[in-house]
Amino acid sequence: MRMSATEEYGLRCLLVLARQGTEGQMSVADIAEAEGISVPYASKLLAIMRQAGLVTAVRGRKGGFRIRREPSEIDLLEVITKLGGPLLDPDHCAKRTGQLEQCIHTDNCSVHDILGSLAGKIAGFLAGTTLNDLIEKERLMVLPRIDRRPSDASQTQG
Amino acid sequence: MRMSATEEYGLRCLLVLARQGTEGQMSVADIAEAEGISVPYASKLLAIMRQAGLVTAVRGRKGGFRIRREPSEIDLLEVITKLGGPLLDPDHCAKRTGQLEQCIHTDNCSVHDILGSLAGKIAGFLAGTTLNDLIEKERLMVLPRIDRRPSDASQTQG
DNA sequence: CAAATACCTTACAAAAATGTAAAGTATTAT
DNA sequence: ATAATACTTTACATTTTTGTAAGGTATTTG
Repeated sequence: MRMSATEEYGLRCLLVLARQGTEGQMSVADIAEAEGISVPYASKLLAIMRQAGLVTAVRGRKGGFRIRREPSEIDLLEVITKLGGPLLDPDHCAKRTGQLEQCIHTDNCSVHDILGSLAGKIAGFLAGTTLNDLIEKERLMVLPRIDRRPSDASQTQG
Repeated sequence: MRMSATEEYGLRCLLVLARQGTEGQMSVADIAEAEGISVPYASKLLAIMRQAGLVTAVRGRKGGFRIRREPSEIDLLEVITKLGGPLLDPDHCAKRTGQLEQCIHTDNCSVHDILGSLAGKIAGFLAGTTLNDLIEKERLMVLPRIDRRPSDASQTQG
């Protein structure tokens, strides 16, 4: 019950673009550097998000990626599910059957039921948080450090 | 962002024992059959839960497993984390660093922050649901089918 | 005490997720 | 046009997770 690597790094790369706004643009190389991951890996994650319609790619010499919609219009549920698939595997019963042909609990199963409730809660939380919320939060976390204005340094020195 | 196979099957096996109560007992073979998984696999999952203190094992010819505490006293957070580890990987920053020595966001990172909030929400939900809740829910799902009491059949027949 | 039963442990095989590499295609600048 | 840049795609190596196999240990029954 954790966030996968694809989901987390994908989200991080998308946040880099989100900080540039819909008009901004960045190359994969720069995005990769910003997040400390390899260029091919960032490239792969961005390709997924491009196919999912989250980002746009511009090819050629002055190419790069940009975010497709306003960061305030993109919630985490969309990002996470597009990167890692649905929270609740749709053909769960077909896969996790042990040695049987089909899940023995298909119709009457409290675990499926509770899994559904849990997925709903998680989805609700993720849907209620946008990329912009993350960026805002980020700003609030950095600001306290640059509280004293540099121009005032001479006054407060003594 | 899904429940792992270990978590789900482990939970299912534990539920089988929970239905027997703290006095009941079942062999791995019977548990495995009840959930439609292989005996060695069920054995492995039960071993994890034994070491985690969720179940007790009785060895020897009349051996088997039993649940260690009342199902109403065991919540899903405990089960899930003991089977699959913490919701938020503790040395996350040490692992997911891309090519760097350490995560570049260690101190200032809105993603970590939001991940923490999410993990908290999930934990809250899981902590609020016990094994007994699942069993109760299960009963309510089956009951409607046996609504008419068999002993009343002669009275309502005409 | 010996045989049968059932848990225990370690090692290993298979599958899925993660991350890397390389060759290809499109665009820009010279 | 040609070279340089940057996205695109496919294939592959690595790691982790999942599931199986086998031999060992403990307890009961005759």
